[in-house]
Amino acid sequence: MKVASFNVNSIRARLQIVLDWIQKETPDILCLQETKVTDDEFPQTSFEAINYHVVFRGEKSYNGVAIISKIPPGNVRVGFSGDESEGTRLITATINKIPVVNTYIPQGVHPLLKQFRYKLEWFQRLYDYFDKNFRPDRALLWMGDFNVAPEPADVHDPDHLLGNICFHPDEHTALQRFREWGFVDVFRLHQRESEQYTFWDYRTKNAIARKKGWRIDHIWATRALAKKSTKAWIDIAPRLLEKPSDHTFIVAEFDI
DNA sequence: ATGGTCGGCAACCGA
Repeated sequence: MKVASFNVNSIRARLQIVLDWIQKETPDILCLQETKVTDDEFPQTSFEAINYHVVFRGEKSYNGVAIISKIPPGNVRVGFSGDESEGTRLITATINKIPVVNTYIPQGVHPLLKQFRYKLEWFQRLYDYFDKNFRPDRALLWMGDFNVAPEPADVHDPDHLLGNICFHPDEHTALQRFREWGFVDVFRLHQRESEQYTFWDYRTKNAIARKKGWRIDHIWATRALAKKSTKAWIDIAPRLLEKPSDHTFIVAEFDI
């Protein structure tokens, strides 16, 4: 089983990139974030035309998540349990009997702003969602744009960036709780090198060449599932260079 | 709480 995640930053702007990537890599599951379209505008038929299923929840201009899969997804849930208000940031579906949670975590803007509190509260709500609805001793996949680089190796200048948004001790504490609950960072399980990034800020010139990146897109799995993972990698697809993109695909394979 | 650039859309936005 091959799974992947990509912050698409507008599904309309990058539909062909995604379709080409799917046809090249044939993932079983692909999670997208920042689709930036309402549900009536989502290009569902484009995915069906290449024999994939897709479930999604979006809104105008901002946010939006989708899960694309070879097998029809079951038990689709949008938002936190009993509350669809965060549905454009959280979608859950069961595929191959494995619950897949796709999140677009609030970015937080700056640690001194109220949006940062909102981000930390969002992590708390997500923790409660996992704790209430899933079990750490069963297979569970959590993928998406977490908007947090977990470790010093995940940013280009950890000493300088510590305390910045997406690399803040409060965010690291939040992520640590998910590890204690039972999640494993599947990419880190297989790749120990630093400078393995999934995001580069558009506003930093020549960011990719200068290695000014962040590893903020993730594939995490419960221990039982992570044990079955065989490899993980970041795919800077050639097309991303033709059509600039601030995020890349992150991919993992499982012996299932 | 820099400034830089995108995507979307007409917000001195959000990332």
